[in-house]
Amino acid sequence: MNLDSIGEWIRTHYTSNVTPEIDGQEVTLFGWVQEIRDLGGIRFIILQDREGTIQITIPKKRISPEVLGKSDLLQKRFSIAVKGTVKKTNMTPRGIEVIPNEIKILSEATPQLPIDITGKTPANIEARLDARPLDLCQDQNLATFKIQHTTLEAIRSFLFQKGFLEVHTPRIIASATEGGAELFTVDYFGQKAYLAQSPQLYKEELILSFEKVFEVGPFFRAEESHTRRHLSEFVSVDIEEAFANAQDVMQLLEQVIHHACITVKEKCAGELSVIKYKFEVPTVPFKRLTYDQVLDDLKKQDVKVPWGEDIPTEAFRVLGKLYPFFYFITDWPTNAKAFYIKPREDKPEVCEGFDLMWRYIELVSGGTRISQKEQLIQRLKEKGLNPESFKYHLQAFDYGMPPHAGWAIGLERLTMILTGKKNIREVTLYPRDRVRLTP
RNA sequence: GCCCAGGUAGUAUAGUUCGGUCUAGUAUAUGCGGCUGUCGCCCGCAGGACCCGGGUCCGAAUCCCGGCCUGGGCGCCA
Repeated sequence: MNLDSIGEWIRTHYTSNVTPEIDGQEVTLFGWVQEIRDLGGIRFIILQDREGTIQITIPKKRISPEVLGKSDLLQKRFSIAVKGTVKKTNMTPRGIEVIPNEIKILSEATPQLPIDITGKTPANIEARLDARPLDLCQDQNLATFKIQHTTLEAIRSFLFQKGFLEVHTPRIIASATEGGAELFTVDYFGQKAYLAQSPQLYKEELILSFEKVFEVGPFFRAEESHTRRHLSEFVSVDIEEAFANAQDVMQLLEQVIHHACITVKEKCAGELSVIKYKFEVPTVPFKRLTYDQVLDDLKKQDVKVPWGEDIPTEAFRVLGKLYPFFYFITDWPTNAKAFYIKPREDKPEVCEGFDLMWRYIELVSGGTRISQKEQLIQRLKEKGLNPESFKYHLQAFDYGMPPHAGWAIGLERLTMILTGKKNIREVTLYPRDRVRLTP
């Protein structure tokens, strides 16, 4: 087929900007053919762009042969340009349609698409991910990722306003920084290197100079997780703040979450209705439970967790039913948390680490950090880690490391909460998990 | 790593219990034809599938064994 050149055409409106108020105006629209309904004497073409859809109406006897001929060639997913006249009508859901004066075909598409993009025969997540570029054209997915975008925009602007600097730390690192999680190895010019599991150590070092920093970026876990809430590559929203403790950053965190919820609810009303999801903006402050209280609550539900142990998923599911919203868990046993979390001064077996939960999902993890070098070395040893391999990090503690605290939000998990999606891969453009490395 | 479930047209499914009109059904998508107000348009026609390998059997989509792949749960974590 001979494709048309875009020439001098410039988009005048997105589909969403075409309203009954501009009845009679000529508009230039760019987008894709979503659907064609040909009734014989009249043909309806649904044009989709990133903002929505609009109906292009072609009454065959009352339209130029050139336009009719062009419209004969159209198929689903062709990208097209339409110059046409806006017509007010009560025969379409949006109250307008566009009668084309000229149509350009800018690119073709394969006739048999790998998935149904109209939603009549919804494909499984696996088939959808295999055809992800096409899958993302579905309005539900557009809406989901616009919500994610808005969430991040809200968090960023909130943190900027609170005086945080956005930073970027290395993804390629020399040694296994935190212990615990398995890391991916990379060949770094013949030297063994790793993909970072978190920016933890770097952001702590950075508060020495910048005091309040945050970073949004991907991190990597080589765990063979096989659940709906784990990825091998996920986006973390990390903050670290100097001269602050867990209480301070918990307050900041609940404000951030609150602000994100409000913003999404206000700015994404349309997107939320596309995905048919409603949520209530949480009230602050969030409920704060201590680890001991949680164990008590679980005991009453006949779920026994020995003190000192991490809380298993099964127990979290029970807890999530008891507290079906956001809640903090504080005062964890020191040994259940990472080595850099500060033990309480009055009660060292308990630490100043916290988790922010949403139902059974661990959404955020954070705490007051250890700022004394000797104590940090002590904790490293207790965790079976070698202080020698942390010497570059430990040097920061020779240069006046102030008390500090921070946290890390799992962006995809937050998006799940704000969209009601039950599989983390739904809210990840190109998810990486135990079995998926493509596309 | 461990445990459970499952692989049927492009997509989504029925059929598998207890092997036999299954020549594998349906919807949607695709192609062709028809239709002037559709919006999950409608109507007609056509093409299109039993994950791979082995075994049992007169006969396997169906039963057995092995493999591959996928989904889900646990552990670990955000």
